Order: sequence, then structure tokens, then C-alpha cells
Amino acid sequence: MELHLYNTLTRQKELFRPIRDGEVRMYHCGPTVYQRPHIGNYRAFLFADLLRRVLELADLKVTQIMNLTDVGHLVDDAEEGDDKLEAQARKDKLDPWQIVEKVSAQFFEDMNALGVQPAHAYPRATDHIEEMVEMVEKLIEMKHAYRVGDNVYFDVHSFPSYGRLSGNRIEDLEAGARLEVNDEKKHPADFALWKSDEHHLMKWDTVFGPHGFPGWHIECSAMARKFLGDHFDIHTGGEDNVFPHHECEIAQSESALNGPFVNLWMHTKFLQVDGGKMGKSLGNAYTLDDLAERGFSALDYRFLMMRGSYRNSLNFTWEALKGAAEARRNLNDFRSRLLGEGGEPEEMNLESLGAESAVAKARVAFRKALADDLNTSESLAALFVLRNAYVHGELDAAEYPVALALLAEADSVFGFFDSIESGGLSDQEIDQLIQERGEARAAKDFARADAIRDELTAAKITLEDTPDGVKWFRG
RNA sequence: GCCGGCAUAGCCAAGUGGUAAGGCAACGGAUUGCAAAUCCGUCACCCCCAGUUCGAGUCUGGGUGCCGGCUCCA
Repeated sequence: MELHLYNTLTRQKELFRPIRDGEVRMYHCGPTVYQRPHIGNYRAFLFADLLRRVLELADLKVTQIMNLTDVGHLVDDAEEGDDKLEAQARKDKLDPWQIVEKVSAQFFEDMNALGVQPAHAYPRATDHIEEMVEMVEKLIEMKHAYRVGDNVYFDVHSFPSYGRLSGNRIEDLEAGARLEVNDEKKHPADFALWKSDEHHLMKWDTVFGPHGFPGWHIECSAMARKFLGDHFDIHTGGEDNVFPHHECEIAQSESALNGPFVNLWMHTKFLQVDGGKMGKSLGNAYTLDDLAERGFSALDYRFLMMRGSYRNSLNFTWEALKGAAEARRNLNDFRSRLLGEGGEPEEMNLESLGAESAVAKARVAFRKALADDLNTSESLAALFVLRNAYVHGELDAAEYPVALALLAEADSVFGFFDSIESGGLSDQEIDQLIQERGEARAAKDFARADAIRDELTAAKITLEDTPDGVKWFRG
């Protein structure tokens, strides 16, 4: 399975080739744990999860790292900055460390509900102060950075390809009216590697002084290096990370390490709400709890994200979520019906199918779409085409086991199927109840008939009264 | 002011030169004691204008709208 992935750096899809054969190392910019992440944040993390699963589908061994930013960065680049973690702490009357613990726990709970496979490590910035300081010292030594008092800045002119990722030019940045002027810096576009402020609560005593804290971007450079090495395969984040965050990471890392940093940069577009932007101040930055209040599960949301392409902004509406929830249910029922008709998942054996088999076609389409820059929309459509073939009676019963195997493979990538619960009733018991219901219906005792149907529903058994008689399935 | 992206049916969305995937909703019908269950069927010429081409949703130019970056932010 050859993957073609879009690289922000080159602005085109590229054939993906890992640096080490059969092995992928990737880093994801994770949450700043000062407030519970909203569904927009989770779009990026769901993408990271999807990418990992597709890489594994392609038989690659993946090492996946996601950082937790537990030190608040400055709200702006002015000399006197505020720290959003500390600001939140003041608001909640907690100390910053308590906020970090509380929000991190919430984050992992949400990720679990979303069916995200845990990364191999979630390093925290505050656990890696030493590594950051070391890198900053190295940059000073190599004349890529300069110290002004207890502050340290990166000299963007020392890195010729600064701006390559984002398409910005240093001259344009300079002309940008919104750039804060800071007299300390040699150049307005230079960025902070280390800052000092005695009023900060989260601060460290280092060679740069007693009241220091890391700059905006150094944590990712330091932690990525520690966990993945100097040169690794993939780095992802939201589109807002392209500049300045990732641009600065590249500058720092490639300068300090004197070599290539990351081969492939991938970014997810923002989620929009009702056609416009999402924002806390707009009151539409929903959390998973807001979704649950309206009766939607985290997996419904996951499904909604899989219906669109990560490289296009996706418009979140309640109607769209409703549609996703329904569609997910239909796919779930498809699998349940196959199981109900005696199918057991089988090892995929394409050769025995014949190219004309609906299952074989679906699998080819499913994988081909994913391999083309994670086209989940098209990939998902292949599953619905297969479902339609089944519903229209075009699927031979002998193909049910392979169809189920394909759905299992699909689940390994999409991860939105519900687990099948038997509800504690045996087939015999269920048949017995259905027979009783039939008798009750014949005797026009509909109260009794509906009671049985409700009982089965409660046990996760779905009944379908068809012209051919009653059909049932679990799930 | 400077960069970049997007614009497809009521809603979500795929499609990168060859005549519009898929899902949801809606509507008509079947079935049913009823059904929110199930099944059958119907449902778009792709923001506007001008070009290129035998042929454009797909390429080029202009316009309009929305989104992102230039400021912590997925």
C-alpha cells in the first residue's frame, strides 16, 4: 500500500517514504492544558489518530508522540506579557499546576471517548526544561541566538530558509503592522527562546537567570528530538500552527542540529460552525458535553469528522451531526445484520473473491481512497456502496464473512463502530421471545407484543418485521 | 497592508479535462396492529463574469463571499 500525503512544505502530495524502512516516527502538537479542549481542537487530534491508523494499515510500525503544553505562553510578544495558564488559574482561584492536572485528566477522558488510540508518549513541557535550556545554549553558541539581559531571542536572519513553510518573507513580516515592536530584539521578526519575568508563577532558575520560562516554540523542538531523534518523519498540527509555531520550530531545530528536522508537515483545516468561525466568545466552541446534551456520542462526532477531508474546512452544524449519527447507525446495522445472518469475520482473501466481487471492489476502493492523502470521504462511500449491494440482494451469502472482515478492517481505521453487546440473551431465548410476540400479535394483544419488543430493544436486539417474516440482529 | 485556502442539491461532502460518489433530510410508494424499524423509487448542470479547449465543477484572468496566518489558539 503506497501512501501519497500532502506536504505543507512542498505544497503537493508526495509518495510517503519513511526514513527508516518500515518504521514511522511522528509528532503531534497537542493541547495547551489550561481549558478543556473543544470539538475544534479534537478535529486535529482525530486527524492524528486517523493518520496513525492508516500508517499501520500500510504495515508500518508507528511511534507517535503528542506533547502537552503545560506552561502557558505569553499572550503577546510585548515585554510585559500575560500567561494564559496563569490567567486561567487566577480566574479559577487555583494554582497553575492544579489547572494542568484537572484539564489533562479531562483531555484524556475525551480522547478515550472519541476512540483515539493512545500515543506512545505524552511528554509535558515542564518535564523538559533541561532539554530546552540545552538547546537554547547551543543556539547561542552557534550564533543563531542572542541574549539580552535574561531573555534570549532567535535571530531569524541567521536561518536563510526562514519562511519556507508558511510562505512568509521576513521583509513582509517586518512591514506587518500587527507585529509588536520590541526594542530588545535586533529584528522585529526575531522570536523568543527564553524569557524572564520575576512575577511569573511558573518559572525556573537556569543559566539565563532565576525567573525564566521557555519561549513559545522551543518545547516542541526539544521534546521531539528527545523522543524521536534529530530527524524524523511526520509532524502535524492545526493550520494555525504553520506560522509562527512550526516555522520557528524548523528554524530552531535545523539550526541547532545542523541538519534536516522533519520530512513531512501536515496540517488540518479549522472546523467552522454554521459557516463562520468558532470561538469561545461566540459561544459556539462546543465540548463533548454539549454534544452529549443533545444526544450525540463522541463517536458520532468522530464519524462526522471522517466524512470530510482534513485539508478542507468542515462546517459543523447540528443538522450535519444528526446526519452523521444516522449514517453511522446504518453502517453499524449493516455489520450487525451480516453477523445476524450467520457471518463470522474471515481472514481477508482477495484472491478467492474474484475482481468482480462487490466486496473485493469495495476493499480496493476503500484502500485506494485512504492511500490518496487520507480521502476518508471516498473511502467511507465505498462501504456504503457495499451496504447497498447487500441491501439490494447482490451479495452472496458466502461473501458475508469477507464483507465482515472488510468492515473490521474499516473499523481499524475509522474506529466508529459500536461494540456488539449480546445483552445476555441466547439465540434460543430471543427466538422464543419473538415467537411469543408473534402469538401476542396474532391474538391482537399488542400491549404484550410491544412489551416484548421493548424488552428486546433494551437487550440491544433490533427487530425488523419484513414481508418475509421477522428478522433480528444484535447491536 | 502582506501571505495562503475554500465556494458542489435543504444539510454534510467526494470528485483536479470527458459529461456530477456517498450519507442525512424531504417527498411518493410497499409492508405493518402501530412503528421513530425495514424495503422500493424520486431528488444538482457545480457562487458570478470573461477566457483557454473538440470538451471545464475540474485550467486561466477578474469579481463577490467565507476561512486561516501575519498575535496565545487545533
